[in-house]
Amino acid sequence: MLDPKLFKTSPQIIRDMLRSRAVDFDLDALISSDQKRREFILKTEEMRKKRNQMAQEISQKKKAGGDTSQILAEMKSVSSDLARLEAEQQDNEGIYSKLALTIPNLIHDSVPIGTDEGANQETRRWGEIPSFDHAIKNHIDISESLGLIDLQRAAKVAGARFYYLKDKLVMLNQSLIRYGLDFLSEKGYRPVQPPYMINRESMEGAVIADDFEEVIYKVQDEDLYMIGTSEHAIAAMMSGEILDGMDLPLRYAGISPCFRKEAGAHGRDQKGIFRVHQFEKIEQFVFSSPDESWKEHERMLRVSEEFYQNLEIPHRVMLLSSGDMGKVSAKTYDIEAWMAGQNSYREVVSCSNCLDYQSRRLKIRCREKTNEETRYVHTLNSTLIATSRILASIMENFQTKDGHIRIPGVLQSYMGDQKEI
RNA sequence: GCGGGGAUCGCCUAGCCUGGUAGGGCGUAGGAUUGCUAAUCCUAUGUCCGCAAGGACACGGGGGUUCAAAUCCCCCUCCCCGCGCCA
Repeated sequence: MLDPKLFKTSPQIIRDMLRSRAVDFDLDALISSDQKRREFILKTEEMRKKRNQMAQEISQKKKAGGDTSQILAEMKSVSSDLARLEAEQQDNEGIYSKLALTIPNLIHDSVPIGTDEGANQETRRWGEIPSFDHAIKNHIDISESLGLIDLQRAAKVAGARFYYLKDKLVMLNQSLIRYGLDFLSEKGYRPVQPPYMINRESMEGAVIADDFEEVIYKVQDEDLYMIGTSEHAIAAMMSGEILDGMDLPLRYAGISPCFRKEAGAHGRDQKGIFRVHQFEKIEQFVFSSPDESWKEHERMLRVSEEFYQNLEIPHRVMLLSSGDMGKVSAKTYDIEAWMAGQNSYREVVSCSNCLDYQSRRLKIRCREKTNEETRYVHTLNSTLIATSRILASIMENFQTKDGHIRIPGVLQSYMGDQKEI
């Protein structure tokens, strides 16, 4: 949610943002419903004032033992007029809030303007692309020949884009998770394992309603939704609260499975475990003071970069263009890891500053002293590990001539000093 | 799942029976007083609209009764105690 003041004071900024994102949005309807909303507030408040005054009069007359029949009749009509006006107000409020909750976030000045990923900018690269003196296999061939993933039976049991992980790959997955949590703990993040299902109100704090259909699984007959990432549950964790500014930044290392419909992804990454309905993710999530969030954003990116360096996975950092960013983000970096089997860099990390967009929806504020004005906190999130993608990347980049997988050095101690699968 | 008790401003709490402007304490800020500090006293301290004056809203959420609801009625959520069931 944007600051409603902007609808009145700076519609041009919003118009520019919509054009930059190439998003179709009826801004005029939003502005006019916002205008009406303000008018309704003025009118109904005036009537309530009158009603309150009369109520007091009635109270006093009754105490004095006077006749109240006339003023009671008057009060009755004021109350019913007010009820009618309030109903109209509610209709407008419905229109307004639907629009206000779907308008995307503002865009930071440093974001390249463009309609799609073609306008993304490469920020930097790390690592040598591995060269092989044998035919390069993709992660599907490697894992199937080693019996580490069973896609066919997963399709039978759950459908496309599911998988059974098996044997040492299960252990490698757990090792990655454990290493990731240790890594973030050392950097001062508090590990959090959130609820994997959350209610609609909480989900709407982190996700725009339009995106529900494409991404989020709903639990039948319950007000519960499967989280698409721990970001959703961690953002909502502080909803309605006023945080002590002295405690900020609050840095969390979220760990949870992630459930995604991938409804718009027909045909893309159809095979393997690169794009799946379920995976585990370790997420950096930060509640920041509004003054520090840009610093915090760069910091989070560096943390994720360091992690991929430690794993010895070649990667590049991409600054996403206005058209390629998510709607809640004001600026997003992706880290793309090298995938030898695909001979390309592929997204494994998304690191975003959402400013006060989520915190306005969730009413998460902060202040340093109790008599200070409250301000909305800024929320930021960045992937550390999305397990299925990082597993695919390790399998492809660390494949050996005889079809095995070398284990990255930092994970070996977690694998009982095993060096190869 | 059953029975009982709860949810009020950042924190704690009064008011609910008997409907009529939500009061107090802590914390915090400013001021007064005072060698300094502490203590004491005064003022401010939820959200929204407004340049302001001012006003409205706010008692877990949603309905209802009423001229008027923190207060009465109904539904829901969560927390606590006891019982039941259970990995």
